[in-house]
Amino acid sequence: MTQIVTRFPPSPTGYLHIGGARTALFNYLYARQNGGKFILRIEDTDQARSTQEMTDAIIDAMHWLGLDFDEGPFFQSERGDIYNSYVDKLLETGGAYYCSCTPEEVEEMREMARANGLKPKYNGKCREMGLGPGPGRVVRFKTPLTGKVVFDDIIKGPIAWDVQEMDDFVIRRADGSAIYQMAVVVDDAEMGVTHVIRGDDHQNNTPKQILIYQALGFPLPKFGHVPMILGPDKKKMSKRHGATSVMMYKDMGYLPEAMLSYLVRLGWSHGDDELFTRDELLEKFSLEGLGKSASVFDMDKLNWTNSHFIKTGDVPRLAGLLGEIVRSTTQFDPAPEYLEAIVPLYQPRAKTLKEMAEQAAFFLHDAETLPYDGAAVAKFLTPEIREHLAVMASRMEALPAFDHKSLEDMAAAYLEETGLKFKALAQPIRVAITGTTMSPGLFETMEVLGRERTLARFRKALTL
RNA sequence: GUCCCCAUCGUCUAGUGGCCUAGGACGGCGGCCUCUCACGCCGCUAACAGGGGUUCAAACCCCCUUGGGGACGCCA
Repeated sequence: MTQIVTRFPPSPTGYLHIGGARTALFNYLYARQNGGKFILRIEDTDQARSTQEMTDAIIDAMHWLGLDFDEGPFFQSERGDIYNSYVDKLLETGGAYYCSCTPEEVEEMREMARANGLKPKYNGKCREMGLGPGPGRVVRFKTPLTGKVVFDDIIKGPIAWDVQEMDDFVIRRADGSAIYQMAVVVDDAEMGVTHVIRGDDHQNNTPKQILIYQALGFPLPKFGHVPMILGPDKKKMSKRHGATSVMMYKDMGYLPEAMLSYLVRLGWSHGDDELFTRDELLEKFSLEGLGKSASVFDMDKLNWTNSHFIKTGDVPRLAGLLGEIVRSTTQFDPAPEYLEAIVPLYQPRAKTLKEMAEQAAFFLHDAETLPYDGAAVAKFLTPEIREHLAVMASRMEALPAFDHKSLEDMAAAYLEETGLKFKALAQPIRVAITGTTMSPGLFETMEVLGRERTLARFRKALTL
């Protein structure tokens, strides 16, 4: 059995978007679990719109997601001679011909066809003219006049196309460069690609490409067309739906493993399983689980998925990631150990690392810069309560150990003495040490803050 | 316009002729837990687009309609 080879061929005209990432993921998983190869190929034959910057950005995003490729990146822009040698071959064997029609003329033909209620096509005017090369002349593929192209799509099943739906499409521009259809086929064939798993939008290209494969005598790969990802309004995902670029999710505080787990479930399923680690994916992924219909990108579920991976994530790693966000969005540069103490407090609370950074902001301020919620101060730090807080502060100062257990015992003892309910004191203490009415558990929070910070805040609060 | 593809709760989906008075998950709603906010736990909500067939039996098979998407470039 031959080795399975898949590929991901983005064109560097934009960032790696959600849909592309999912397609890449499917290809990556399929190759990996079959001991095959996963190739990255940059489709930059459109020089005008392709940039190095986008190429780098796409590779960065794939790296972030951990979609490592075995070969590449290959650049189509560097392979023009190869494509042309095959165009020449087609020219020699009569599989293609020169055409001298101008774009305007072709457009007229299309208009004409449209006017007659037909599919807009080139009418084959130069097909039998035996033209040679010349300025302004393109090379067109000689599409068979009759017959059907049939292929068995991996995910959609048998698909048949009447060749009459296709015209003699251009395979080489007047400037001598090969066109996409030609480049992909030559590349996929030369690179030994066995499974072409790509977006739905390429489904209509497949018959044309199969024709080229056949004309060139290349063995046919298997094709699989994955449905697209829609925005909440069920329209094609686009800028107006917010974040479409994968790296935007990184910036918003999503974990790559969460993106992977969420993305794979969009259009693929494995029974009732919802969450997958990379290893589980490598074990359980299968082409059979792929669905046929388009799916809507759902932020709520992504958030849920992300919060799961935050809950179960490795603390030092999460702390490192949190630190990056803190440093890039605030003036703080907290010590790694401090962040590692903070993270567990927020693992069950934060949906994203960004959110974690925001909620944990009070840990990073010192007592002087800590913002206090005026309304909360007025409501909870009453004169009577302040007296209790002052007493507690002095007891905390004397505590042998400043951990949550000791703090809780101290508080319990104080409540016992005074006959107060914990509820009466909890929010006031919270406001005193965090400036707000929401935070992780009080004693855990104080332990992480440490004695110095905690006491400084008590003192500060009593002056407000 | 022509061609291609698709169609189960609001969303992601399970389901491949009887196990389905349709299962899970997200969300939403209600409750429990509770020092706040979360987490967690329990419960509820909600779908086979419509119409014809085929069959003893249809969410599953066939046809039509409707709806959605895609493609018809010297873009990829």
